[in-house]
Amino acid sequence: MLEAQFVPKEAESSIYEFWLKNELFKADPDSTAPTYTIVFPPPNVTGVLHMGHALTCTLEDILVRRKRMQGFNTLWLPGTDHAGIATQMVVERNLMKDEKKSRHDLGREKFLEKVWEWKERSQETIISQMKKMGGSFDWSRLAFTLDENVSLAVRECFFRLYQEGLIYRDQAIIQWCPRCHTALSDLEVKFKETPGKFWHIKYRLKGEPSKYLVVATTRPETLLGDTAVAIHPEDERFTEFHGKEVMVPLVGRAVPVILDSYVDMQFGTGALKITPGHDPNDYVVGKKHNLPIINLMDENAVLNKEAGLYQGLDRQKARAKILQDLDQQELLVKEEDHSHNVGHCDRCGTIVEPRVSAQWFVKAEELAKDAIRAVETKEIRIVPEEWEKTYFEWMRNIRPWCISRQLWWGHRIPVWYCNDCGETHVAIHAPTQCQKCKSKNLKQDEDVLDTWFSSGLWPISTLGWPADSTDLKAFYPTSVLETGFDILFFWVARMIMLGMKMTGKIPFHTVYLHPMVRDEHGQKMSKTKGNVVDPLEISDRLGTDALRFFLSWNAFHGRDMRVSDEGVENCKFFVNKIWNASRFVLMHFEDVKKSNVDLSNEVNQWIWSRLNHIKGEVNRSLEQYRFFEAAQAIYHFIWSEYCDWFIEFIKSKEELEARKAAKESTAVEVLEEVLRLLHPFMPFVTEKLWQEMPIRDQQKISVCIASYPQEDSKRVFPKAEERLALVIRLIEQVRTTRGLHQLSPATEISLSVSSLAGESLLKDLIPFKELIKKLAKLKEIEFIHQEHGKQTHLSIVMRDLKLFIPKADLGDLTKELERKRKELQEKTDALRRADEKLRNERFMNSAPQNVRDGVVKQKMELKREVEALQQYLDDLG
RNA sequence: GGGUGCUUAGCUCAGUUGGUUAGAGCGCCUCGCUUACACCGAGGAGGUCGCAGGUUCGACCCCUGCAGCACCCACCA
Repeated sequence: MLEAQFVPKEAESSIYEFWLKNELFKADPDSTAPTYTIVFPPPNVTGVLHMGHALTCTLEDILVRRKRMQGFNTLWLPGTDHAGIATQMVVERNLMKDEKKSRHDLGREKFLEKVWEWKERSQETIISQMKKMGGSFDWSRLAFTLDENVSLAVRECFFRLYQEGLIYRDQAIIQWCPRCHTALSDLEVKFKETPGKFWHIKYRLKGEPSKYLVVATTRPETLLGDTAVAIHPEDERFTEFHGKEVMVPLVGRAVPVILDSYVDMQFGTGALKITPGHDPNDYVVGKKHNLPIINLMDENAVLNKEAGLYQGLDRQKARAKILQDLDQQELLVKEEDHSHNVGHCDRCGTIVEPRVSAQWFVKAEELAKDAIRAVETKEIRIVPEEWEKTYFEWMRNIRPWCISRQLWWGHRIPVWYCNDCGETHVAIHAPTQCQKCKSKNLKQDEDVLDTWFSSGLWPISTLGWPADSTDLKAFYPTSVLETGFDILFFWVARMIMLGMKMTGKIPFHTVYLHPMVRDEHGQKMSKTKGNVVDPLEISDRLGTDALRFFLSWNAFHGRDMRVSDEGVENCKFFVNKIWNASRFVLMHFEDVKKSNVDLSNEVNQWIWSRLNHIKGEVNRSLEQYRFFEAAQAIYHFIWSEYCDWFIEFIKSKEELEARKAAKESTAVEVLEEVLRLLHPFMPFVTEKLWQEMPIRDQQKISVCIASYPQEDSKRVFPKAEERLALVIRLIEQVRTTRGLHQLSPATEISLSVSSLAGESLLKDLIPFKELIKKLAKLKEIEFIHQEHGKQTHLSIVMRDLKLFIPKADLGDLTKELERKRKELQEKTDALRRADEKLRNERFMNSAPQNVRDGVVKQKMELKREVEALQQYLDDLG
């Protein structure tokens, strides 16, 4: 006998322990079974898991658990990511808070020790949270992006790409974060619409100070680094400046006026100052015209000695001072409001500064070619498919990927420079001496790699690449990559590019992109808004099963999903429903014989048939990653069919006794099977209940490895489905009609039943007479069968009314009358429309047979219904 | 500026090659503490499928235009 309630908090941890103890999640590289592999997107070791991780855990676990039950050799590989810049920031912030020290106070070594300590703690938390979510991970393969073998893979990859000329070092303008003191890739810069000003500034013609060009800029402080002013060659307003030089204000430097069609004549004043050192577009123009590059700022974006008088001021202060000075010298023509997009550091929100420096780059456009083709040929499928367009759009316009970061936490770039002769050595292992001058005085590049570089190798590095390991042979290419669409470019695209380049094979055949998690109002969750819903708190309070079911139920193919407490609570009710249904079944059928199913019984036929359809639906939906559809199908089956009808059917005293006496097992067997069907969604409660099932596969120690239900054509009984559907309709009709007829001593219900042949109708229903009587709560029931030509009418006479004479008043009655009249009107109209349709020649000629038949059938039914309604209203009125 | 989606019941969303009367969950209203479950049961109300045209015997679905919303990429100084 089960306890009255399922208490998730108490049950979950011991169930998880049971799974671990029996090593149910361990993949076997030597197995001959087909493999199914998912590599878990490694969470950053920055802190705790959020709802997005919970969603990932849930959806991937559903896929993995189902495949495992289907007999696949299943590997779900867990891991965590060092997350370079993000983690370094967190640790730096804590260091400042706790010890009032910067990382420079500690030095590189000591600081990294701190980060490792942090990583250990954070990873431990994350692992316990992944377990709490019920994730069936193979913990023996737990990986971290700074593990030795992962590092080796990173160096190997770097080396190979360098050998092929796909990695190179170059002086270029990159986005620099003055707070994080590092270069960023284009993707790590987020542009935000920011209100600003447009300042119009005079640039006097050299030698003729009365003549001048007016340049408009949003960043006057950069004029200190101007090395030209550009105008459009065809701009007639400025022809007299062609070939001349103008004076940069405040600086007193003469710079050429250059002609370039890049300039938009309509925009601003038509004259553009060129600052190659601090603007990506100007940099391009500068290169083209061989202009000098002036770097005005240091790593903190504070003006350096190039800025002359303004040295030592930061960007904002310099701007204010410069504007003031310009105004004083009457060089400031006007200022106007101008809202424009300003780049911010994705991590810390600081306004980035374009800066020229030497960095390492990957020629992504080369790698992208194969990656594009893989998706074009559908070798890699992206689900939902709409994302393919976005993927192509980005991949076809991909630009060089800046991979060096001026951080301490990460993979050190595997490049060594000779301090004596300056030679560059790119190597997998640190060289002991310079190849050119044999000096032993070598120094490794100070920078580390972009964290996404190692992430891009994740599917292969965790499986042992570059070694030709057994895991790599067995589990690569992996099956599905499931993640949020926000890291499609950061991560997924790069895994495809690097994976294909390194192994010649795609890393996974399917990419499933799940929606973004929002709060109940559709707002992004954020700490500052205070609307963050913590998955662990919810799981603690309402149960992991409820949370997981909620997440899968809401994993629509849209772009976001909303999480609400209320929603999860409703799923908790569903858990409770299953629990109680099981309680009922176990209470009565604890000692049934296995496979003792009476298939001559139509109620049994019906529930088996229904279950069978659901099995098919769930499997089909999951194959298409339609988690919501699968979840809804099971929910509907359990609640609205198994509980509301099947259990209610068998609950009547006689029925129940008969079944118990015969040890009839349908009730248990259907339940046992549906528990297996549901297990991937709700692993805990289903395990607990499955263990209680008197009939189950005793060979299997856990439902985790019991077989996953598949559609079985032998368990389809269309006749029974049809008849039971009729019975259900009948009972529903009795229930609805009954309240109305309180005033007459006996009531007749007429039911249209065109779907079954008339003659057998009565015979079909007789076995259900008692059932109907009970479920419709009638004291007396009588069937009357009437033939009207080709049509069959079934009338039910109910006697006994006092039972249901409720408190309905006359107001309800008139309302009901009103409704019935409206219904009659609608039905009559529909009948007329059907009639017209059947007289429409074109319809009869071009509509398919089944549609025409449908209309005929509909017309007949409507006709009967109209007659019945007419009769009914006449009686009443 | 370029791109991608979305607009269906009070809310969140399904609706798979155009085809009988457009669905679900929640919420709401009415009734019922019936021996698995009040974390329950029975019933009910609620939709001119964003707007305007077009194609078709027939359109939530296809085409055109418009409006509103969301997101991504670029960053014209």
